[in-house]
Formats: sequence, C-alpha cells, structure tokens
Amino acid sequence: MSFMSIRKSVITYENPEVNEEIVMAIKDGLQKRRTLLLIGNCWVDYKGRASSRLEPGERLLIIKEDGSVLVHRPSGYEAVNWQPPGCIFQASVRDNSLKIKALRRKPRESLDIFFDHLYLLSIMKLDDAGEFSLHASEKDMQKAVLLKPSIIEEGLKPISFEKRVDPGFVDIYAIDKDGKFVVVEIKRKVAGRNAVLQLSKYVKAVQAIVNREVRGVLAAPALAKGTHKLLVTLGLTFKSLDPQKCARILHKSQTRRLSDFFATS
Amino acid sequence: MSFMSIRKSVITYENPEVNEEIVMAIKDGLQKRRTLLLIGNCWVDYKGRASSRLEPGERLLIIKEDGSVLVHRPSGYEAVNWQPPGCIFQASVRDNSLKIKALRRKPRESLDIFFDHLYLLSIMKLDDAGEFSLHASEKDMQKAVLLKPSIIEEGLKPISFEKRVDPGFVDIYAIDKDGKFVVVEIKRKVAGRNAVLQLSKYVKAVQAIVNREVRGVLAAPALAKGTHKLLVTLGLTFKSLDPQKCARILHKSQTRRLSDFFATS
DNA sequence: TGCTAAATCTCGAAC
DNA sequence: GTTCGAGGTTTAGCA
Repeated sequence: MSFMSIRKSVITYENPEVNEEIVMAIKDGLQKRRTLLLIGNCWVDYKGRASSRLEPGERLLIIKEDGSVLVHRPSGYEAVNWQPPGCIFQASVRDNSLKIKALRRKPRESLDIFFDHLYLLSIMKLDDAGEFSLHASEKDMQKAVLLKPSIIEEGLKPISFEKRVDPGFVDIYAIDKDGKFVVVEIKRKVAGRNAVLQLSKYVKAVQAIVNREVRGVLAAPALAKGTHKLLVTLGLTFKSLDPQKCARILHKSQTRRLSDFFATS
Repeated sequence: MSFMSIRKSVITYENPEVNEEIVMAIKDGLQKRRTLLLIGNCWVDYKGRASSRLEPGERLLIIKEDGSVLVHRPSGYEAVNWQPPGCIFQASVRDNSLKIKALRRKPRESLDIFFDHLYLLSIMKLDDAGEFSLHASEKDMQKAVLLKPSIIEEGLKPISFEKRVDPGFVDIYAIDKDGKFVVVEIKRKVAGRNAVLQLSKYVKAVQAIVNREVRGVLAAPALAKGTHKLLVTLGLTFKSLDPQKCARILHKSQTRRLSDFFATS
C-alpha cells in the first residue's frame, strides 16, 4: 500500500513497496536533479580511498541536486557513509531490494546502498537562494585584533583598548614593531570619510598626550571610494579587515583571557 | 490541510499548518527522543564559537535521537548549520512561525531555526544496531606498514617484503632504529600459537643467514590468551595492529608508490 | 591543477 | 577532565 500526495513540488510516498514503480520514481527524481529522501532498512558498501561495510539497520538517505549523497544513522552528527557532489547514479531493484549506486570519478569510489524496506520516499525541488553569512560585531573584531594583532601588522603589541581620550574612545592603542605608538580604529563596514576624520582626531589627541609620533591605522572591510586621498593626506594608513575572519580568530582561542594579551603600560 | 499516517513507527505530516498542534507533535517527538525530519522554508541564526545567519530558503532539518541537529541546503555535502549531539531543545510557535532552539553547553552555543512553511514533518524511531566497519585485507595491512612503518615502531625501516626464506615468506623484513634486523609477521585476526611459532621459525631462519641478532615482531589486532608467555620465551614481541587503521593509512597515500619506501639493501 | 591552511571542524584515544 | 592526532576529513584561498 502506498499513499501519495503532491504539494509545493514535494512528492511523498509512504511505506512504498520496493518495486519497479518506485525505482522509476527514483530514477525520474535523479534525472530531474531533485532532492531525494529515503528512509528505510538498508545496508551500505563503500569502496574507494578506503573500504567499508555498514550492516543492515534503519537509516536516512539523502541525495541532493548536486549529486551528493548522505547516509545518516539515527545518532551522530556525521554521516556514516557519503559521497561528495558530482556523483553518477544507478537505481535498480532485484530480489525485492532496491539498489542505489553512487559513483564518483577522481578519486574513483563507489557507494552502494541497498534497501529491503522503505518507510518513506520524498522527492522534492527545494528552492534555496538565501544567503549564508558568518558575521562578527565590531566589538568582536576588536577582540580579534587583541587576540591576534598580526592581522593588522606584524609585531604590533596592544597596550589597551577603549581608551578614553579627548574626542571619545580609542578602539585599540598599541606599539608597533619599531616602538612607535599606534591608534587602530575598527569599522565593521566600509569605512567612509567620517571614520577617517574620527581616527585623525584620535591620533592628534594621543599625540598631544604622549608628545611623540603616533601612527593611525584604519581597519575595515574596505575603504570608501574617494576617501583614500584624505587618509593619505592625514598621514594615516588603511588595513583590510574582514569581520568573518575576525569571528573565526576570536572564537578559536576562546579559552584564553584578553588580559593575557596586554603589556602593562 | 494535513494528511497523516502511521506505520513502522514513522509518523508523517504532509504540508502541515504551522500551529500549536504541530508544535505539540514536535515537542512530543523531542521528548521521546525520536528522529525528526522537517522540510520547509526556514531561516537560521547561530551564535557560539562563531555567529552566522542563514536567510530564508527551503531546507531540510534533521534532529536525531542523541540531540544532534543538521540543517541541509539542497546542495552541498556539508550541513550549513548544525549542532553536535547533546543539545537541549525548545519548540514554539509565534506569528505563524515555528521556532526550534537547540542549545548546547560547553561550549555554549545556540541554534535558532525558524519555519514559516512546512512541507513535511516526519517523526520516527529508527532502529539501527548494524555494525559499521572499515576493513583491510592482510595484504593491505602489510602495505600499510610499508607505507608507515612507524605504526609498528618509531624508526623502523623496511628492506623488503614477501622475502623468501627457508620455511616460507617473511611478511616484512626491516631494520630498526638501532640497526638491528627485524622480521615482522602480520595477522589480520587474533594471533594464536601458530602465528607465534611461525614467526619464531622465520626469525631463526633469517638469523642463520645474516649471522646477527634478529628481532621478531608479531603485529595483529590482538594476541590470543595464553600465547603471550610463549612469545616472551621465544624472545619475540607483540604489536597491536588494527586492520581498520591500516585501511585508512593505506588509502590515504594512494598516489605514492610502494617502491619509494624501500632502502636499496 | 595541485598545495597549504583553516574548520562553529568532529571524534576518539591517551595522559 | 584535557590534550593530541587522525579523518574516505572537507573546503577555501592561491601559486
């Protein structure tokens, strides 16, 4: 017995018999580059970079539009067997068992999945244009620079952050490899005219205090068009800094403490 | 409108409305440690070691018995968002949107998944006791040792394999870090009395030829009970060697050639 | 195309 | 517990 319903391009067979009819549906789905979902009792053989055998059990098989394959057991984050995108498929039925073969070239490896019982077969066309982004806040970017100052420049040693000066707070206050003072201003988005002027003010303020040369570095994903000239005129420099990269650096060394990274000024 | 059917402990809702009823079903499934499958239009926020946002699109959400979570897009081998086993879940509905929160402690991170349309919800109890094994033949184990002799002992340098001596063929003939000759006998399964005696014969045969001290190493997944004493008496040593580990080593460096690994004796 | 470095790596073993 | 190393690692960035 097999129920079937259609809606939103999702075709679902519940408890389908393993027969030629269901193989045809699967072949059709594969040919049309649909996403396929099979749940049932299966066993799997893999041969390629290594060899493996998975004895019978109830699992979830996912075949994606791009020809990637995933066999998931009822527990564990990782797939027990898989195949990366770009596979060539064969589907057939023999002795009341469904066989799906996923072949990959370079490196040549094959995945054979056998089902003797199917509890669910879903064939669908999923529309997914949603953007995925890893992001970090400006605060996170600051922390990342403190954790790994070399992402600004080699040999940079932070002294303090959120330091109070005349016009406001300096993001990062540091000493460079030559012993010069450096003020770093961080922006999460494209840095414009305001950011440049803000940094310049901080640099002058700090200069007034320490009575020495102070460098100004503007760190942001990009510099707005037309602001480069202003930056140079004011004697400042720009350093490209990606929020996503910061997020990775930041949370990588989460166990350490920020205070470990300061020289006692 | 929502169709529902039960068989083999698989409960399936097709195109269910996002409402309190469906949340109850999900909560029940989570509480009973079932495997849950949701297909629909969703967006995802992650915050923890890093932060991410996934804009709306049609995807597949898998929640496993062990509290692991996977959000899969219609293409790509890897999940776009996930959570390792051991999560704590919350499910709720608000403004006609389903929210599933998966929380993890240590490191503390959270995954929020929102659905405004569901095409499929499946709740099932999958029984899977099938063993998974990566395997290698005895020949493969030999190759693995030749490729990476350090799995036997540090500093081992193979001279030849399948070397003809009086009683038969020596699996691996090598020199150890101190310059002593070593005969390695490999067994795929638990090594018994016969394996020990066989190795002893080879060692003596080689000793007769080279007229120098020759060490004998028996490499196998395990040593049979009661054979250890015999092994020691004969001056041999045992090294645990797992066929599965060999398979991994072997196929890892498939591009290289075996001949590269020999010193010209 | 091949190599190197990073990953919300995960996972298991050793200490 | 934490640390270390391997993985059918995969994946992205470059030379």
